[in-house]
Amino acid sequence: MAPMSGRLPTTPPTLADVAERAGVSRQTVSNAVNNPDLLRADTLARVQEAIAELGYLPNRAARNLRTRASHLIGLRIQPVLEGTANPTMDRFVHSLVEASREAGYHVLLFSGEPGEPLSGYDDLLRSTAVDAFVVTDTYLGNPQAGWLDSRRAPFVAFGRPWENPSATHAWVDVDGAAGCQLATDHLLDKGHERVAWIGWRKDSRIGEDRRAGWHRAMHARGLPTTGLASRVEDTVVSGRSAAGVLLDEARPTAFVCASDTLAMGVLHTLHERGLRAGDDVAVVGFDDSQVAQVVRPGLSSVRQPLEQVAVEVVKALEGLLGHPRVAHPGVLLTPTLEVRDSSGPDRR
Amino acid sequence: MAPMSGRLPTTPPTLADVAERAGVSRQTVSNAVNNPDLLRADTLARVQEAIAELGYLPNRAARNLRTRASHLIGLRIQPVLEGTANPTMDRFVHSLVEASREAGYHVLLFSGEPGEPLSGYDDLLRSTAVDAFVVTDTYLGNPQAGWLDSRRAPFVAFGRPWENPSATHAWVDVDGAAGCQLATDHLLDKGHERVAWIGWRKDSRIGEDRRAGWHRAMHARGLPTTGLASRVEDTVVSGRSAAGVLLDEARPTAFVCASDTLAMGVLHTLHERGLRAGDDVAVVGFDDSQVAQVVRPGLSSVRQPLEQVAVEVVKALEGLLGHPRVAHPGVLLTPTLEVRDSSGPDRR
DNA sequence: AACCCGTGTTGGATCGATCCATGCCAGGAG
DNA sequence: CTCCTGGCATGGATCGATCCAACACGGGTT
Repeated sequence: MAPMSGRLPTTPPTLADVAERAGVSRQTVSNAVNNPDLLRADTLARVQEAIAELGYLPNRAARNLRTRASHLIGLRIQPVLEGTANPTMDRFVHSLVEASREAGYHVLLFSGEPGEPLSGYDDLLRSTAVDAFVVTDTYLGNPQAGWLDSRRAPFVAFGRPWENPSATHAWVDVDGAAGCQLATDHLLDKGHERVAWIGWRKDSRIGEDRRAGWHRAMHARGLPTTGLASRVEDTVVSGRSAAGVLLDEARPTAFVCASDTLAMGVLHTLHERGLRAGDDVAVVGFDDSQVAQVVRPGLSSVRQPLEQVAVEVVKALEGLLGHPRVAHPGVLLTPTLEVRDSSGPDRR
Repeated sequence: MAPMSGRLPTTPPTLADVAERAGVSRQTVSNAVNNPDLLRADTLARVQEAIAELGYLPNRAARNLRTRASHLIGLRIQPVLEGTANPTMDRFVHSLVEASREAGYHVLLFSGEPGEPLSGYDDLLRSTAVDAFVVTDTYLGNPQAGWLDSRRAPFVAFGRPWENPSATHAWVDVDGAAGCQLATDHLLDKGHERVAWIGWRKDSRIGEDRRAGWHRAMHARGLPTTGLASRVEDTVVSGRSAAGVLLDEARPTAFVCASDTLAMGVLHTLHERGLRAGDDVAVVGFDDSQVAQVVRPGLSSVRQPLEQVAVEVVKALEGLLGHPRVAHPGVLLTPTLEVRDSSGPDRR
């Protein structure tokens, strides 16, 4: 039986189909798609017409095979932590998808074995499934960066190389210290003098960075900080008890917290003690979570510019994939402060 | 100049490399990977050893090209709505990634033009970038399902085909009515008799479905519902004012809400009026958002079994891609109730 | 000894887009 | 009139894994 010359309607048209229809060769069609300026104007128009008529789009797999590029960016996502207010990663994912789209990339999500920070990366890399990675969990001790570097795998980190300041890989981060300084200054400007800090345990570099911003702001005005700081786990109950201890022992009139989760704990304590958040004691959180936006009173919070982060990450990726030799410097962005009622009124 | 016979260390090994090393042909290696039982045990062991030594993994692009499958599932994500408590989609994404991984698939995220529900789908489909789609926003009038169906594109919907009950595509959904009935019964069991409903506008099929659960529970105990229901937009302020009106006019002792966002509005109103949530008036929300988990008092909420949804979705996808002829029935899952302090004590 | 058969193995063709070297042609210079 | 050159178009090879048809071989049968 002779093979069908026609094509089943379910099979998408190929480059050869377009070429036949336009009366040119395959390469001409390829040029029309990838290097339009190589073609004479009338030929280009003819080919483009054929492309439009057939609804042609290059087959991804074939293109990927030939060009050794997938136009996919791999992003490993963490399991959701219940009971915390932290939606940072999800907001970042959205922003990254958007920024990638504009650069012609798609985001491939993957997950790995919970305990194994490297699992998942290796397979995707060896099977050439993605062009590059975006690494987000650099605070966990960050084995990915070094490992990917040693494999010469292109990647950009959202997060500074805390452990290894001499690292040469591209990174983008948000200046947590500046954010907390902003928050603390905001409260000091309102007339507070005893502003307490509730942050994370000392082994968290991010936590120490944020704390430094609070510390810097207090010192800049010559205010004492001793006894006003607490470092706990990132849970609501930890924040609540830390706030209780601080209120008893240091009588602060305001709190700056390393996360909205901790700030919620503070709000709980204030409520228990009949203190009005905002009016009696001011509170500022970090991350501008949805919780901060809908709770009562509205929780002032430091907001990371994740949209900008995503744009910078993609910019770095493009540089990386386009000009692999060029070293990409780190980018540090400044967060903003979302002021809500928990900041309270001016006290002067 | 003679070409290098060796391979640069950065280039991953190919099937031919493995074959040479193991002293067999390429096809034998392919069989070792895809149909191991076709090989004699000792040959298989030899090939597997070579695979392990070289760290070989099949090139994705080449395999995709030949088999016409990408092992990617496309998922379009919506822009984040600020000011609401709704993390359902993000939780679902996590679950889907996890479930897909176990089935050998990865999730490709994409976004489209805000106003255009179909943008993005077409390109991915025509370029054969994904094997199938997961459609999530079926409540928006749902043009995707019909469109994808007409293109014979494999997809599974998270959400019932409300507009078109005779649709034949695969879908998975959560029984919102059952969830709200559960919530209402929970309150009725505690001794409440005047349980109010705050839901979404009438054109939301999901909202009407959830409302039906409340209505059913009330009727089952012969309790009146007139004057006890309100339908508003899904925002905190709408929930707050709706709660105010209901308290004034119908004197409910409990509220069931179509979302945690609305429930937060109710909590605001209670606080303003000096009523204690839980003790004076009970409140139950929907979605078990992070807000519900960290707010004070803890907000009881209906929780969708998104992990199960993802598993069922992937199961349906596997059926779809493996046996395209077999019609897949819809799957309806039952949510659970997370009881927290806003439910209040028993009243009997 | 000729034949059959099932188990495993082999080289070649294929998927579709892109790279490469060659070839064609019109127009300008000698 | 011939030669040369630049601008485009052309067929063939290539990326790497898989599908296909053919075949080598040892053991059992007539």
